[in-house]
Amino acid sequence: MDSSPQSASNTTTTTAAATTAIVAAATFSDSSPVQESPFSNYISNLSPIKPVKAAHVAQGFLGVSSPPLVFTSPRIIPHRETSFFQRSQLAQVPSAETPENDGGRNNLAGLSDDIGKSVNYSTKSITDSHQENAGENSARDQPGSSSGCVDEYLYDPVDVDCASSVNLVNPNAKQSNDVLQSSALSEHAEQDQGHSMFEIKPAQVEKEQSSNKQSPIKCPKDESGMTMGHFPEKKQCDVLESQVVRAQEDYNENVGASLQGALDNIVQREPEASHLQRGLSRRCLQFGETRWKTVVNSTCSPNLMNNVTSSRSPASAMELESLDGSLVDLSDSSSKKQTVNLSRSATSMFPPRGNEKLPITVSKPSGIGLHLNSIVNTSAVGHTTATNIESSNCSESSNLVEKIAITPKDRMLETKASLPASAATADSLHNAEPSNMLQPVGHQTTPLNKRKFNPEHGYNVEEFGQVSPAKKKRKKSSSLDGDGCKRCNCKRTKCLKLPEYEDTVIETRQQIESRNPNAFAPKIVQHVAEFAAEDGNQLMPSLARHKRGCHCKRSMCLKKYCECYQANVGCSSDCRCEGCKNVYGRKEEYGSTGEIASNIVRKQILDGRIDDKLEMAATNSDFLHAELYDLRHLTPSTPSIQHSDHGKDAQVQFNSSRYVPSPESDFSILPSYAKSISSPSNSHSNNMIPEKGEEILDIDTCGQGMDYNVAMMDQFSPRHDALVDICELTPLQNPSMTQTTSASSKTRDWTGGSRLQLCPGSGCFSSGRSFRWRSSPITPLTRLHESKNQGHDTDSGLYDILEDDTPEILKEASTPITSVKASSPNKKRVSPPHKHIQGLWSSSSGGLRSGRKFILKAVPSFPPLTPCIDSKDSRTEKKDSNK
DNA sequence: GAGTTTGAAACT
DNA sequence: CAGTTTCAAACTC
Repeated sequence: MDSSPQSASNTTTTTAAATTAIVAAATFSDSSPVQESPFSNYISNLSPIKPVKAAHVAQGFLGVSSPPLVFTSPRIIPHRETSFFQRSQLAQVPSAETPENDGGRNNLAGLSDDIGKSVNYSTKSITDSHQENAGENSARDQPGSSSGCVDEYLYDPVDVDCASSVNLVNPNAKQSNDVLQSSALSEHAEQDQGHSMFEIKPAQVEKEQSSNKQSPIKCPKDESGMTMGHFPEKKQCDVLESQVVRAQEDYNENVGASLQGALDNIVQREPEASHLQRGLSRRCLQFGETRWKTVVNSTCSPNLMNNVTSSRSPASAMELESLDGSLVDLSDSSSKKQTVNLSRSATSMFPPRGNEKLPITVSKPSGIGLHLNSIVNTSAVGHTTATNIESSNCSESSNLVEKIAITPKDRMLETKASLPASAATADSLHNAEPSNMLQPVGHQTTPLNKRKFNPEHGYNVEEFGQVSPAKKKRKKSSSLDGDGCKRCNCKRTKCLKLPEYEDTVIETRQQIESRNPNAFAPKIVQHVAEFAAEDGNQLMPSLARHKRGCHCKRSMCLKKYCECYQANVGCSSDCRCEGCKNVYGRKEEYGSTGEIASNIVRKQILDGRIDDKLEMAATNSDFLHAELYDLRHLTPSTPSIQHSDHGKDAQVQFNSSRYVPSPESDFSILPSYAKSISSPSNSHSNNMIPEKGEEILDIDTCGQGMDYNVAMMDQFSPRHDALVDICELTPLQNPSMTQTTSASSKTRDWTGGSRLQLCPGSGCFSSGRSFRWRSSPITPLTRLHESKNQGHDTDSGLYDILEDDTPEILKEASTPITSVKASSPNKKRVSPPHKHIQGLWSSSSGGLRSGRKFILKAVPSFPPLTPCIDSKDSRTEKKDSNK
């Protein structure tokens, strides 16, 4: 055909490489896959240059009836690898599909790349090949039909890889081709096994390939899974897959010049991803798919899904695990986020295409180990896709998810400790900004929460995020199997956690529950009611307590032997412990403090001075600051209430106020304002907390915290105003909240009154409050719920919302808002701290911010679930209920 | 990793 | 309800 000059972009190197590749390709039998891509065809049509070789190679393309391939791997150029990588990364056409996936972006990039480069390549290489191999290949090189092009395109990667590595090595083009095909198949298979996000798809792809394809594509990897030495790991396969996707898309004639431009832009934007990035991208893709599954279903073509799946190289166990964690990672990493966005945009750009041939059935990653978690999840009703996926993963991911839902901090810690393999994930978590984390987490949270009640998880305190990170670490190290599922070593007790009993776990649990619905209820219960004000408007700090209390004799409730301590909750009257020194709250303190608090609240109510007090509290700039701070640090993924690092005395003491702080709350409150500010999400902050505890904390809160607050205030100019503003912004404006605030501040007295007093008017109070509000969705919610039930409708409403399927994000956001409101004394309107908040959130928790906004609009007030009850009465009831 | 400590759970 | 035993986790070395 026309060997007209190639586009300027084509470089001589490309030509040379193409030539070489072509030579090899020339030797290919008819079955050899054509290297040309649909784009090339498209381009060829547009451009004066036309494919020289007829489509002699007919390789089946996924979902696309592929006409015989016209071009023998003209583009197979070792040099091309660069482009390849790009493709490989970008390779998967976002075809309409999962925008979330990097693949989408990659695909876009790939498309653009294809358009830009591949065209050149193909045309040029074709030309070259034509020139060189005019005789032999000319017939083949005929401009192939789009399908043919597609096929080629699909195979391009393979071709490239194979050509570059195999073909070059192997003079026998046919063999190389076969190898490529086989490798591709094998890879798909591997992918299927390994990943399983889209198990079906890969298989389908294979099917299609096999059916359509004249020559099966095989990656360098052979059936045995051996990879060609030359090929970068799995990239070849990935490239193939991606190319296939691209080819499909290309085949879809939808891609127009405008698209190309857009694609080009995307491509440009797309930075060259390293392997790691790629892996992340893939993970993200899968993850994204899970999250956006719905979207994908509606809009995305199955191909994309397949692509995503297929694109994923066979994952090693490590990868799988990381993949499991990918959810988190995905959400976390900003880069990932960008990718997602890109993919989304890409998706939007690419309407669903006709490739739907490939039915996409998103199934749980089958490859991922099925464990109790997964089982439970399975049994669980109404899990979101993401949840299912996660649960199915049952590995760290599952655990992570749960823990994440529980406490961001825990999550972080846990991630670090337990997921060395997925260091990236962990890192992302840590580094990830709350916002990022929020979304994914949030999505997952709800389901996770449900999971919490799973027999296995629900039963354990850990599930509530109450387990200290250290414990988690320990457990992971000792109790978690490779999959990350909790596994105890109870070999003599027939522990249901043992995987061996998976089959029986459900049944057993059901049976048990049938007898005792509360059998698997969490051990830690919120005793908020105890302190709840009669009017119910005031939310006393909910106190998490162990249902049955501990019986510690020697540990003085200072070690994990103590369940209360382990759960980061104070001991209550229910405890029979001796010499209780529980930093979270001593047994002795429990009753007295509760009564005191309740009395105070009552008095306030009676006096009707709640508001005044609130104002006073608000007046305290520190207090306000603290509030603000808290808001900022509101963990997107609601932290587990009680989560604290055991062994961190500081936390403990801090908690001594009995407010179980969420990990993040720790941040906000902890001394570490400064610290936390810089890295609010820094998991280390908790760890860093000085063990000395209260004193330090108090000091910090009063001192550093003050300073910090001041600084903050600067940004938020009138401090109060800022708070007020926030409050107003908050959809849940509960007068009660304000009351609550005051109440809480006073309530603190009972808990850690001394400390609070240390910093009178300082953020100490706020901190306490923040704890409560920030408390993990689970516990905190519970608290809120309880207290609110007695109290305000709005509160209860909020609680309900939170408790409901409301995404974590919302919950979280709501929580902070609430707290804010509570803090605002007069509801003065002040210049919004947007700037500051945004800055913080944008950097660390954009999602949260968004979530908050969302909440504002969406959260309605709800009627109290339970009538207001006298604090004492409620208390009694609670105890009973707990017991 | 082995041994000790501890407290929950089960049982009496 | 109290006491005892069993068990596994937590802890120490």
